Order: sequence, then structure tokens, then C-alpha cells
Amino acid sequence: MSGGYPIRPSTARCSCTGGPITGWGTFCGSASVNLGELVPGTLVERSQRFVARVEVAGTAVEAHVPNSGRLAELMLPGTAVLLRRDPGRARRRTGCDLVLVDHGGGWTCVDTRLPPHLVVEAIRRGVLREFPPTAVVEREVRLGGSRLDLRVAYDQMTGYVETKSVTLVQDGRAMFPDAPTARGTRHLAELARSVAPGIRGVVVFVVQRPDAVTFAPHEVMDPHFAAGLRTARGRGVEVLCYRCETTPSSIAIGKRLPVHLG
DNA sequence: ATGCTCCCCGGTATCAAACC
DNA sequence: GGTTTGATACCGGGGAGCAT
Repeated sequence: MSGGYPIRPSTARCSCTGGPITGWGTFCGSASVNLGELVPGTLVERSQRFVARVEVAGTAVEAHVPNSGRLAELMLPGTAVLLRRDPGRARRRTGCDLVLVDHGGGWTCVDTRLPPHLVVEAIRRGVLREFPPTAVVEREVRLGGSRLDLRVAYDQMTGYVETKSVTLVQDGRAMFPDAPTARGTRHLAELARSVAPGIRGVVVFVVQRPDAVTFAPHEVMDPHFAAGLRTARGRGVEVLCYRCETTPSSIAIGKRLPVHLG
């Protein structure tokens, strides 16, 4: 199985029209990212930080966990999961990625590589209206001593965009981070430094859970990040939060959620 | 076009040094 | 002696850059 959203450029075809997919594994008629054909399994354990043992059709397999966060409320033994096979590189230790986790209220995507793709598609499809669909988007750009997810150029403007994947929700409130993140705080500082006439700094929290209705930084888990977020916004960094609409076959940027910085 | 190396990602674990 | 802080290695994989 190849297809799905891209780790490498996709040669998959759109399930809407059967035509070739334009760009990075998206459905051509919407801002959805196509997850391709996923394999159902049951989580046995997260044996290492980046590796999970999953039972698939009675056989235990190892899957790469593309998420360095704790995921404590999601990665519970016995949880239903969906895997994406990737026979691509011979050097891969695991044959598949753990993509979706059933937390009881719907599917949650745990792949932190996905949000930048979602944001790019949302811009191109006019769903994320903070940027024009005609903007030129570059991935993985350097800013100061960090590497940010996107640089978005349009007219005479440049926007530096960092996306954050949010999987923790408590009482309807999505929270980030689920573990202290010095790098995340550094990214905020870089964005704040970059803001100037003609240069925007934007952080987009992409919430993977359908039960979220608001967003706030996780003050208890990482007070430095929370303070950094407030400082960044005070210096002109735009703080956005969007919730994903996730199915076992696709993910799309959906509703924008209100942000409470305290 | 392909293969290789290196850096980065974001946490955990461990150890050493500094401090009370 | 106990606690805190800082530095570093490590994990698996993506992607840029370079050589062939």
C-alpha cells in the first residue's frame, strides 16, 4: 500500500474522480488529505517511544509511532488503531505507521507530520482564509536557529507558519503541549522575533480530536510554553486553532476554534 | 536518477555539576 | 546528602544537499 498522504510524492489517484492527485495525496475536490488504505489492528503496547506493537489479524507487528508526545490518554493497550503500510525504503525497521487511534469518541490522528500538509491544503483550497489560495508555500524553512513548517508568500507579504498537532482534550478544551516542549517555546520566540511590517508570524494548532470546542495552552504541563504563547501574541504573532474532521479514510481542516490564552 | 550522509524533529533517560 | 539544573545521547524517519 502506498497512497495516502505523502511522506514521499504520491502517485495515487483521487478517489473522487479517479484522476491523478494534484499535489500531496489530497482529494482533488476538497481540502481533505487522503489516508489511503489503512489496516485495522489492536494496540498491544507502545514498546518504545517511536515503536508500537500492534496485533493485526492475530499477528503482532511493529509500527512506527510518528509522534514523540506522551499520548498517555490515547495509547492504551486494547485500543483500536489503524495502520498505514509503507514497504518503501528497505532501511525501514517497521513496515507501517500508526496513523489513527480510536479514543472512544472518534478517530484521532497521532501523526505529527500531517498538520503541515493539512494547512497547506487548507490554504490552497481557501479553507484557511488567513492566507490567499494563490500564496506560494514553501516547506521546512529556516528562521533564526530553527526550522519552521511553512513560509507563505503573497503580494508583498511573507508569513512564517508553525503548526502544532494537538491530541489532548479535557472537558472539551484542547490543550498543547502534552509534555514540556522547549523547542516549541523556541519556535514561538522565533516567530515573535520575525514579526515586522510585511512579515507575519502565525502558529496554527491543529486539533485532531472531534470533541474539542476551545483551545488553550496547557499551563500546568508547560508554563514556559504558555507564557511564550502569550508573549508571542503580544508581539503580533497570530494564534489560530482549527479542528480536524477525521474519518478512517481522510482528514480535513474543519471548524476554527476559539483560543483562550488566559 | 540514485544513493549516501547529515541534520532535524521532540521527547526520554541518564549523568555530572552546581547549589542549598 | 538531597535537590535542581544543564548537557548529552538516543530513538525512527523525513528531507536537504551532495556525489556519483
